[in-house]
Amino acid sequence: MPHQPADLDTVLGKAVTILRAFTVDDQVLSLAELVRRTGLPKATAHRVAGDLVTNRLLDRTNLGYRLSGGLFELGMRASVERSLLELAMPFLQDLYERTHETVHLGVREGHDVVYVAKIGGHRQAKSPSRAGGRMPVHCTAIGKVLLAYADPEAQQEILSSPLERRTPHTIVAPGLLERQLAAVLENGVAFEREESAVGLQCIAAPVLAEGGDKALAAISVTGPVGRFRPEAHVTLVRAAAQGLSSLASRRRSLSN
Amino acid sequence: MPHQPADLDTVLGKAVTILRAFTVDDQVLSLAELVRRTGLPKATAHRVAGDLVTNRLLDRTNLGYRLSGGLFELGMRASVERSLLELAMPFLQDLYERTHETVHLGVREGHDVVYVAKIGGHRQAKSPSRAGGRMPVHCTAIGKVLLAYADPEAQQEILSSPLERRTPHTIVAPGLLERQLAAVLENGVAFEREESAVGLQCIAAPVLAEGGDKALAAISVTGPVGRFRPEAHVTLVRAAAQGLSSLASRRRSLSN
DNA sequence: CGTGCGCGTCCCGCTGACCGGTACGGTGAT
DNA sequence: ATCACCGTACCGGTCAGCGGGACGCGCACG
Repeated sequence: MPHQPADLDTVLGKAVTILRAFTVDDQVLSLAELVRRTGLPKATAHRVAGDLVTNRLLDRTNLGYRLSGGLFELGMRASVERSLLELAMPFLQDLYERTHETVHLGVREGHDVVYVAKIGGHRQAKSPSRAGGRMPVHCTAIGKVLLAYADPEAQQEILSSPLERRTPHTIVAPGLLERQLAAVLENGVAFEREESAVGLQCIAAPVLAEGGDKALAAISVTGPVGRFRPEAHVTLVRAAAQGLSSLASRRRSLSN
Repeated sequence: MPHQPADLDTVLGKAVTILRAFTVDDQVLSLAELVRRTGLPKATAHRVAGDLVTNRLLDRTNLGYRLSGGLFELGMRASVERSLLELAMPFLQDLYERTHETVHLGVREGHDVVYVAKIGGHRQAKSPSRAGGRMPVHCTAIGKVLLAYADPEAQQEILSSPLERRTPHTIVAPGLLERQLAAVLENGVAFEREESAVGLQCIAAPVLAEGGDKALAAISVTGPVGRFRPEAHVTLVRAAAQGLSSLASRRRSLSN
């Protein structure tokens, strides 16, 4: 299950439930829609949403509510993602400049990868990923990398739960996936060939923590089948990821 | 006043007060520090912070609390900033690639500009700006652009309040600033010469809304005095901003 | 080796903030 | 005209939230 319940018996719980009712691609939600998604009584939703507006977490428009700029500010202060992003940006830029394909930076959160950054040009392959968005680990190059370097128990937990099929090429057999993970550890890179979206291929490499055994994040390059050959970028992606790894080790700000 | 009070008589108010107690550059705050900054009773802060942790807005570390990845995710869903960012990214990339200097995208929020994106390479001029961070409008190129294209009343409101001095070059005379704003409207670009930080110069252009009279955002290029001459990039910055303007007009998603 | 300070945590009785069923006015489709 | 659905407002009951206070800890002092 992606989003665990969140306590509806507390004000705060209701508030975050409302906030999380927004998905990456809703611009604005009406009160009625909010009620539908959250299951809160209408009067309650109305009041809490109002409170969220006064606290500048929501904006009120004539069409309904939407997540406010204040929330954006707050989110950008999240230390881990932010410092990661700041350290990574130069490497991501390099990578983009040399490939001119879409470049991702992602971290793992449970069964999903969360994209911390996505950069691309006008001609970018349109992929389902979005900055701040999620994708299942098992069908993305970044996800496979992160899974390969994850604690064995987390890895097993994911391998033993059903693997959602996204395209005809999605790997849904745990055994096959496990073999790929072993290969990832060996090569230091992971590939993805139309497993999350048809027409898209991807290559990713890990950003390793100090010891070199755990992955903080992963960097990937994505492109359309045809002009894009993932194998061609092994060295580049690996170099970027390693560069970031050593930089991140020097400025230790991971903890936890 | 930058941060208005936020109601401390409501759970939600306390919660956001705690969240906003984090500034861009604190990684982690202890409970005691939180109490100091928020003015909440210790027991209360402790409880609310705990609730925030259960709701995944804060992380608990052995050193204290920090803003969680869940908050980052949420913030990235803020519709305005996000769609702006996605539309803008290709233009920002172009700009970076042609200048190899730090590129900013910012919007105005009251007396401040909030940076929605900041991209740069390894050799970037280190500026005080940060993605998700704030700077006063009057001492930044982006700010001056946004101010020049703001509603007259908002403009007057800012011009008639004290202008904080950041460097010896910061413009603190309202009259002088006002004359610059007129020039901005005429040229379609604004300059900043060591007014926010010594050794830094900057040039910015507006991303205009459909009518062409209001600015949604602004794009800037920043570099160090010496190798960087703002005038050299007038055409480039203006082109990027105009490109984004017309793209944003086509996909209308501004509203409000 | 006390002693004191600042820290995080827990307890517990009081109370007002929160709750949500209910009702009302507006708006658009049928 | 009728109805369905929306956003908003009211209001009395009650329990979640409140915060003063106490406790145990680790650390830096004299």
